[in-house]
Amino acid sequence: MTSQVQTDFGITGQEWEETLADAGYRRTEPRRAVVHAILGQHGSFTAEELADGLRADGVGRATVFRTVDVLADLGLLHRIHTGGCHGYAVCPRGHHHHLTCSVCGRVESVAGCGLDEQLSRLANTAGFAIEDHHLELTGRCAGCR
Amino acid sequence: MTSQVQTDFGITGQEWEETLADAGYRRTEPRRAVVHAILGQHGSFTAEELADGLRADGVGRATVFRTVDVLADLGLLHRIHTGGCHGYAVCPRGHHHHLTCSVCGRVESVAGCGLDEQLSRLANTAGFAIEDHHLELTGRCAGCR
DNA sequence: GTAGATGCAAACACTTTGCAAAATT
DNA sequence: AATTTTGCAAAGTGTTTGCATCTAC
Repeated sequence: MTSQVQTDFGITGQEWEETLADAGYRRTEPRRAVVHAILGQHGSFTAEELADGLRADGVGRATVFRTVDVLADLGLLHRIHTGGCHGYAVCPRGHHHHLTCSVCGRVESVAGCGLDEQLSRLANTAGFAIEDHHLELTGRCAGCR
Repeated sequence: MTSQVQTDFGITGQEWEETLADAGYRRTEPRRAVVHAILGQHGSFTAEELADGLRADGVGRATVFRTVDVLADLGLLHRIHTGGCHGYAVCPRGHHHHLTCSVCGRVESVAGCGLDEQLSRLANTAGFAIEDHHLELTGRCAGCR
């Protein structure tokens, strides 16, 4: 019997392996270990944390970083905002969001998003009470279109 | 004549200085230099970049990091997601967003946000053509309420 | 057998901290 | 004069890279 670790979303390790294989990556023991460790996580996590946990299993630090990177590229993981980020953008006062131009890198902002109500509805389906939201838009600015 | 650097949002360096002063911070030359450098930026930027640019002016690296941090705390700057972040979260397939519980740290996700249309409208006011959006919600999950 | 993947260690990049000197109030 | 702030240098984190070895295909 193969252990069937899966996430809260019901995705299994096997599906991950297949996705990796389909993308031309090999099925290796270390990668399997990384995937396994990730599926055992609940909240968000960092590559470092995973690496620390996998050191005992003989999986190298670099391998964890490389694997996590591949998984994120394949869309199996999202890189999320955890407060320790490096980028900053100038802010107008009040609630607003940033629009980053994918061509020139310019950042603009829009106020009055009017999404609160909609977001609350969205979150309700998961039983969540929203305290804050963070939205970042990417696209092409007026000048770069 | 005092130079009147300002952002695309029309915020002037003087306003920033006042905000700092109001919060009990002193008006110092290095801080002024940092603010000035920031207002000259267009896209997003990192503390490192600023520090590099200000080294020639004799502003220390640590000062830049400390100042940027203060500015972000005061809401004058946002810390934004620029791809070099440390956190990851498992992803279901398809378009979705993450809900991070501020109490237990658990990350859930909701699919079918249905925001595209609304976001396009929002971005239109700025002449932006949206390519992608990234939304992160913070709140209390069902179990932690 | 070949090309990709691994682990290690060293290099690298980014950020924070301790502290004496300097500047602001 | 009191206290904050600064710059420097050193320490601390987190991440990537080079390379010989190993492994999946």
